[in-house]
Amino acid sequence: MNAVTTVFRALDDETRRVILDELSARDGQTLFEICSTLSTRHGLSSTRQAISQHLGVLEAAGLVVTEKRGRSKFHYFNPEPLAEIARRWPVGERSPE
Amino acid sequence: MNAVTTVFRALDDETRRVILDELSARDGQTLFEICSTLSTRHGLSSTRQAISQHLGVLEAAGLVVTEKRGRSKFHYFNPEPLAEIARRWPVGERSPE
DNA sequence: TTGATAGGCAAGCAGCTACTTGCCTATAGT
DNA sequence: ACTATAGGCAAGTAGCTGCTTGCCTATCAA
Repeated sequence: MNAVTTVFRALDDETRRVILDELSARDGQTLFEICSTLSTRHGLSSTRQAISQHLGVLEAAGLVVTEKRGRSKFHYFNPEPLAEIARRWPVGERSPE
Repeated sequence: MNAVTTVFRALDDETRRVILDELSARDGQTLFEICSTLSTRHGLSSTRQAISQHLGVLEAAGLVVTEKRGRSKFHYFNPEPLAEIARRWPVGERSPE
């Protein structure tokens, strides 16, 4: 599938946007940490599998990169795909170059 | 529905992104003009109704604003919703403020 | 080795999306 | 008035999404 499509499709879901917000606030969280922070700090009651699938979508879009150590998998926010979008439709207001 | 969601959902479709590209290149086109440029310059063979619905999605997201004169309706690209997104996840590299 | 922890895989289901089809309204020209 | 042009409305359908459910693998601690 088109790479740009995967980025926008990943971001069209509120839960996934909250996950990105969470990771950009506290990077390197594991799946269970994300599950817990989502329910306690954001009032989202999703199952672990649902969150795992959301993370998969974000990772496929390149918005999240992961690192596996032992039995844990750490998730990091990667803003690069957003930068490409910003370059495609520059937002006027102030010129980027 | 969430305003941010409508923006991303509008942009997760390649045809709609091409429409936006077209409008940002040549603003103020009518539905039939867009249909024709999409098929001749972008090789997309969508029906008029399909394009009309795509434009409806883009308009609902605020990415396209329209002006009706006579029996024609002119479409204009509005980058403002993209600016809001850029403000939500600033793209590092250079600080926006 | 046994049990607990961290996470993955895959099938199934409900709801949504994109597209088509057919018909309708409104404006413009003659 | 009649016809053509520009566009809208609505129903139906195929395919995709998000979520759940149930079970499986892998690592760590005792």
